[in-house]
Amino acid sequence: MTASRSWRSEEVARNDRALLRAAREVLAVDGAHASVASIAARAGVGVGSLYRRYRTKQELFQRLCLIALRDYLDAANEGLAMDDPWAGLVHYAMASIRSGPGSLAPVAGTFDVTDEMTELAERGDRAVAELVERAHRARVLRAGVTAVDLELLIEQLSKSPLQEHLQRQGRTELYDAALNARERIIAVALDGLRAAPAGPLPGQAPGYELFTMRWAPPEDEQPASE
Amino acid sequence: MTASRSWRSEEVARNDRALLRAAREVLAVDGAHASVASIAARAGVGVGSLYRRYRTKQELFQRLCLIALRDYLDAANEGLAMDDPWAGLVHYAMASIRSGPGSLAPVAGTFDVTDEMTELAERGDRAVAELVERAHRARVLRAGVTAVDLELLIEQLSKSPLQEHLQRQGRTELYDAALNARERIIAVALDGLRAAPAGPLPGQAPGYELFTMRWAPPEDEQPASE
DNA sequence: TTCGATGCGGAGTGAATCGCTCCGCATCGA
DNA sequence: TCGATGCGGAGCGATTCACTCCGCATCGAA
Repeated sequence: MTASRSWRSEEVARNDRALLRAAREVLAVDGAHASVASIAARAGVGVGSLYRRYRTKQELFQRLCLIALRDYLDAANEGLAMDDPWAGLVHYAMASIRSGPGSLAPVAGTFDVTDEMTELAERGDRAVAELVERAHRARVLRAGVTAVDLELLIEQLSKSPLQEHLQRQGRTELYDAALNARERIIAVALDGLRAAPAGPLPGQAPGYELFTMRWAPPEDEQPASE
Repeated sequence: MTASRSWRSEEVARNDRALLRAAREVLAVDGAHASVASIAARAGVGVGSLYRRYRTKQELFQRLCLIALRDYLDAANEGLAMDDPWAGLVHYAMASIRSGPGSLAPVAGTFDVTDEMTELAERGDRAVAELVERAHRARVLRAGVTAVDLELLIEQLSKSPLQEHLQRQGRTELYDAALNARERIIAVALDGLRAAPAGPLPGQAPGYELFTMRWAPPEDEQPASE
C-alpha cells in the first residue's frame, strides 16, 4: 500500500483510457440504453475489469460527464485565447461538437450531479457567454444570437445519426465518407446555406450510397468486440 | 362484408390516426427501442387494438415510413411549385424537418422495403435534385452544396434532443419554449451564423432553464398514458 | 523452480422488459 | 334480451439487463 504499487500501473491506466473511450463511443450510438457488456467488449476488456474500476454503471457515466465538462471548458478558454473573435467562437463550437456534450445528453438526469460538475458547468457557461459577447462586439456574429442558441446548435450538431447507423451495421468502409459529409454539414450550419460563402466546402462531395445503404438489410451485425 | 360495415368506422379511423401519431412521437423519443406498449399507451388504446390493425410491430413502422415518404415527396413538389427558388427550397427543408424522416432513421433496415417505398423515395430524390439545381441556377444556394448535403442537413436537424428530453421527463410547461428555441436553431442553420442576417431571428430568446433543467432529477417520470 | 498474490475475462443470476396472444367485458343493432 | 363485435390489458415465453463470482494467467519473492 506504499509507493511499491507501481506494478503494471501502465496497463491499468491504458485499460482505463480504453474503457472511457469505449464508453463514450457506445453511448453516442446506443444512447441511454448502452449496456455495460457492449462497453467492456468495445474496450477489449471483461465486464469484471470494468466493475473493479467503477462500482456501478452510473459511476462510469458520471466520470465520463466530468471529463466532457473539462474538455468543454478547455475548448471555451482556448477559443477566448485566440485573437480573432470569430475564429475563437468557431474553435469552441468545433471542439465541443467533436468531443460531444450532446452525446452525453441522453444520460442527463440518470445520476447525481456533483458540486465539481456544477462548478465546471458554470465556469464553462461564463466562458461561452464571454465568447459570444466578444463576437457580438466585433460584429462578426449574427445579431440576436445568444449563448443558449449557440449551445443548442452545438448539441444539435453533436449527434451523428449517419455515423451511428454505419457503426451499428459495421460498415467501416464508409466511415471516412460519413466523416467528410459531417464536416460539410457542420461547415454549412456554421457558415450558412445562403449564397455568400466564406470559402469553398471542404473535402469531396458525398455520394448517394451514404443515403441508400442504410436501407439495405444489415448483411452482418456488428460483432461488438475488438 | 358488403357496404353495411360502416358501423363505427369513424372511431376506428380516429384510433388509427391516434396510433400513427403516437407511434411517430414515441419513435422520435425512444428510437428503435420504442415498445409497442408505450405506443399503444400514448395513443390511448390497448395493445390488443394495435395488433388488430397491424399484424406486427414492423408492419406499423412500415406504414409509418410510407406515410413519411409521401409527406416528403409532397413537400418537395410544393417547393417546386413555388416561384422563388430559395423559398421553395426552404419550404421543403422546413416541412421535411417537421414531419421528420430523420426520426424514422433509427428503424431503417429493420423491415423490408416495398417497391412502392422505393419508387416514392426515388421520385422524392428527383424532386429534391431539381429543387437544388434550380436554386443553383438562380445563384441563391451556396456553391458546392449537393442534394445529399441538403438531405443530411435535414436529417441532422430533424431530431430534437431537447424536446425528447422534455417529453421523457414530462415537463410540458417548457415545451413551447423548446419549440421556439428549435425554430431559432433551424433558422440559424439554414441562414447562417455569420453576420449578414436574412432578417431578425423569430420568437423570443430562449432562457437558460432549457439548458439547466435537464440536469435536475426527474421529479415525475412520464406517465406514458393519456 | 515454486509459491502466494494480484488482476484478469466471462459464465452465471435474478430481475426487468420485450413482442405478442388471448380472454372477459362493454357496447352496439335487432 | 341476445348474438356480434371490437375493446383494454393481464399473462406468456423469450430476451436482455446490471451485476457477481470464480477459475486462470501472470507477476515478484524465495
